[in-house]
Amino acid sequence: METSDLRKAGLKATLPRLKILEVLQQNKHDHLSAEDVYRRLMDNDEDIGLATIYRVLSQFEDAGLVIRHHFEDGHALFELEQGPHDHLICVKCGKIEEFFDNEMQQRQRDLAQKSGFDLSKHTLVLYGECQASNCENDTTLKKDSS
Amino acid sequence: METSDLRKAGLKATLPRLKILEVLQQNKHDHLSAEDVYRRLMDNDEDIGLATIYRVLSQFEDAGLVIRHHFEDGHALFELEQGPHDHLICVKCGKIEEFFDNEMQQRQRDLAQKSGFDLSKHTLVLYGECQASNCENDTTLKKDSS
DNA sequence: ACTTTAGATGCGAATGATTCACAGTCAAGA
DNA sequence: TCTTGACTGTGAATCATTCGCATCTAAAGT
Ligand SMILES: [Mn+2]
Ligand SMILES: [Mn+2]
Ligand SMILES: [Zn+2]
Ligand SMILES: [Zn+2]
Repeated sequence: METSDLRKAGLKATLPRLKILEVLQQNKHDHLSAEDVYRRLMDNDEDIGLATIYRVLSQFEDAGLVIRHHFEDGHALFELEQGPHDHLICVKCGKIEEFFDNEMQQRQRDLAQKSGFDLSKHTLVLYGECQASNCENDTTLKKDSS
Repeated sequence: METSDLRKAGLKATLPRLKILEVLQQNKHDHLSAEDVYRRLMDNDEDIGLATIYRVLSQFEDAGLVIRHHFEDGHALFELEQGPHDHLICVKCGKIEEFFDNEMQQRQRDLAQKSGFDLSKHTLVLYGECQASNCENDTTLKKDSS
């Protein structure tokens, strides 16, 4: 039970919060929308209001437990905080891959400093076509219809 | 007159499109929302519908004349295409600064390749506090109210 | 210049993600 | 167990962005 994680973050350990946290942990390297979280809970017969999901995700973000992203379409995607890393997104199938490059991080720090910025966070996303055999089979979103 | 720029992009050279393009050119290194563009046109007594602004900006984006960004708040900001560059954003005053670092770009290409991605574009944003004297005086958006 | 017509525009309505308001609940400390 | 401030579910409200459609207009003939 990670009731402690919540208390540590200054949040009451309520059932909705625990369930939401659980979903995020079960999808460690995914990037879920509030709706995604909502659906997974529904599928599990956990009746939690969508507004609560949004509220709790924001609280988790403030507490540093969760990271909020705004990739291409501007909609929010969330993931459990797991230390610094960046993303590669396939523009055809939507797959999101994670990576970490120390040299890159270092250079970012240098550049920020050179510009007189006290760096607090950063966002690097590389877009391109992946070479997965199941690419184009749509992993997440899709633009075209036909 | 940049009527030719539009024709070249396969777009009819209409008055609204020319006016919108003009606004973007007059704000070369800014990052404007559709509303921003709209207001500047209104201030200039150019009556162009907001829906048209959105449509035209999307067309410009498709034509490669304009870049669409989704920084922190998920809302769209546009800027004239001016070649690859990245952004530094002050989390206190909202100022957006641009920079270009060749070594960084190179490393991004390498990383994408290493992951088997055919890189098509990328997004790097560094967030931090700037050291401008007029910082905190709010350049654009603001979170707190008080 | 005049006509034609595929595209463009402007307006208001519709959408969809996210947030609000508020009445009812519940966690946690006394 | 009692108390109470924090939390939740519901539905309404927001707000950026997109649609639908009747009305224009650029640009390619004639
Ligand atoms: Mn991630
Ligand atoms: Mn820029
Ligand atoms: Zn792919
Ligand atoms: Zn600043």
